Amino acid sequence: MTLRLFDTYARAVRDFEPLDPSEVRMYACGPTVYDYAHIGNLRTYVFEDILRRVLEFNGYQVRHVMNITDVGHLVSDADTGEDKMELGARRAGKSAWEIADYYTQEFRQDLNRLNILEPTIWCKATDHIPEQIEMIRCIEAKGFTYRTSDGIYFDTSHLADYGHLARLDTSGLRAGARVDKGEKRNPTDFALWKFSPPDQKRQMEWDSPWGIGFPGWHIECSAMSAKYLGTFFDIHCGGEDHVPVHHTNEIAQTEACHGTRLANFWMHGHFLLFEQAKMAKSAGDFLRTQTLIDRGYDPLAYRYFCLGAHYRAKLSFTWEALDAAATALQRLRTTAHDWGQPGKANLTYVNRFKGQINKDLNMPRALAVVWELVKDDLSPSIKKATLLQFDRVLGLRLAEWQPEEAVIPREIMALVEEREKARSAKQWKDADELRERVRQAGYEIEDTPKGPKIKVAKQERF
RNA sequence: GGCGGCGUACCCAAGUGGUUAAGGGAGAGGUCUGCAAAACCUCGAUGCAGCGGUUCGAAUCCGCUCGCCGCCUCCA
Repeated sequence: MTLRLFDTYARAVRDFEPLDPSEVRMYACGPTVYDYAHIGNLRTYVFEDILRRVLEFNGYQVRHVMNITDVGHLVSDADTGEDKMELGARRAGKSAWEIADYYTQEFRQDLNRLNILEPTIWCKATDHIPEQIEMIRCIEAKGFTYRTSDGIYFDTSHLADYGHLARLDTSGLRAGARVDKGEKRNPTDFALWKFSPPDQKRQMEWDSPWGIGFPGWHIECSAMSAKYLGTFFDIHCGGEDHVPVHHTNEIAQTEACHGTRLANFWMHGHFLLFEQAKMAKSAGDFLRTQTLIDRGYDPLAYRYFCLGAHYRAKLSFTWEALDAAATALQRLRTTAHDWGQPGKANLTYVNRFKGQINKDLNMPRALAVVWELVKDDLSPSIKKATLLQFDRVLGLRLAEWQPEEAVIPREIMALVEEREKARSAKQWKDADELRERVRQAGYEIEDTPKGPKIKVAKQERF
C-alpha cells in the first residue's frame, strides 16, 4: 500500500519513496524560543508528529531533526526589526540565553503533554554559528551575496526560479509598498548575516569574516539540515506561513550553495482558527496547553481534536468542539480499558486504517475506522490489539490509561454510606436527598451492581 | 490593490463526478435503573452559501453573486 503525501513544491499528492531505503530523513522547523507556544503553533507539531508516526507505521526508520531558533529571528522580516530573543530577554529582565533555555524547556513540556515524539536530533542555532558562517561563505563564493551597511544579503534576482515553492510572482510584488526596502536591491532579498549595531553590544553576537554580528533567520535551517540530513533529504515541513518567505529562502540558499532544492517533499500544516481568525500571539486570546489544563482538559483531548480535521484544512477551535473531543477520547479510553488484554490484531481493520493514513494522512477517516472497530462485534481482545496498533499513529496513550481513583473525602463517604442504608431500607426520598447533598459537594454517585462509585462531578466550563 | 483558500446538520469535520452525503460531540426517543448516571440501541442534512451552466449524472467541474479567512508585515 503506497504512502501518498501532498508536496507543496509540486502542488500535488505524490507517491512517497524514500531517497535512502534504510532511513527517511525529515526536518521540521522548530520554535523561536522567545515566548510560550500556543495551541495554534502546536497544531503544526501534532501534524508533524502524525507524519512521523505514519512513516514509522509504514516500516521506515525516521531521522527527525528539529531546530531551536534562539537567535536572529527579527521582529520584522524586512530585516530591520529587533531580534526576538533580545526583545524577549529585555521584557523579562533576563539574559537572552536564559530566555532561550526557559522557553525551550516549556516547549518540550508541551510536546510531551501532547504525546508528540521528540525529534531524533535537536539543534540550536547558536550551537551552529560556524556551520552557518561556512554556508554563507559558500553562497558568497558562488556570487549570490552583496553587502550593505547593516549586513550581508542574498540577491534573489540571481536565481531564475526564486520563489517557485510559493509560486511567487516577483514582478507583481510591490517593492516597498508596506515595508521599507532599505538598501536591499530586490524586495525579496534577505539577510544572511547582520552586523551588530556599531554603538551597541548585543547579548548574542559572534565574529565572522564580515564583521561582528549574528546570522539571519533562514540560514540556520539550511546549514543545520545539511549537517544532519545532507543537502537533499526526504521531507521538510512546517507551518503554512513558512511557504512564501522562510522556506522559499531556505531553498534559495541551498540552491545557491549546493544546487539542490533541499527536500524531496515540502509539507505544511494549516492554521488553527480561533473566533474566525488565525490564532496569533498578538491577539489577546492566546491559548496554551497550560490554559487547557487550567480549564480541566487533558491536553490529549486537544490532540484528539486536531485529529478530527485534515492537516491541510483550517481548523476552527471552539470550546464546544474541544468538549466533543474530550468526551470522545474518554469514551475510547474507558471502552478500550474494559476490553482487557490484547490478543491478535485484525488485519482487515489494520489495512483499512493504513489505507486512510497513507492517503495524505487522512486522520478524520482513520478515526471513523476507529469508531467502526469500537462498534464491531469482534472479540474484545482482537479489538484491543487492533486499536493499540492504531494508537501507534494516533498517539493517544490508550495502552497506559487507567481509570482515575479519585480520593473521596471522608465526609462524602459518610454521606454515601448513609444513602446506602436509606436505599436498603427503600427510603427513596432520603436517598435522593443524600445524592443531592453529595452532588452539591461536587461529587456524583453512580450505582453499580458492585455498589456505589463516586466520581468528581464534571465541571461546568462556561 | 494583487495572489491563494474556504463556506457541508446545533458544534467540530470527512467526502472533490456515479450505490442510501463518513465519523465524533450535542440533542430527541428507547432499553436498563427505585430514581439517576454510565452503557447500549434507534433517529437525525431529499440536501452540501445563493443563482445559473456543463453532464446521462455535481457538494464535487465552469461562471456570477454574497459571506468569511490567509499571504503580500512577525507568524505554526
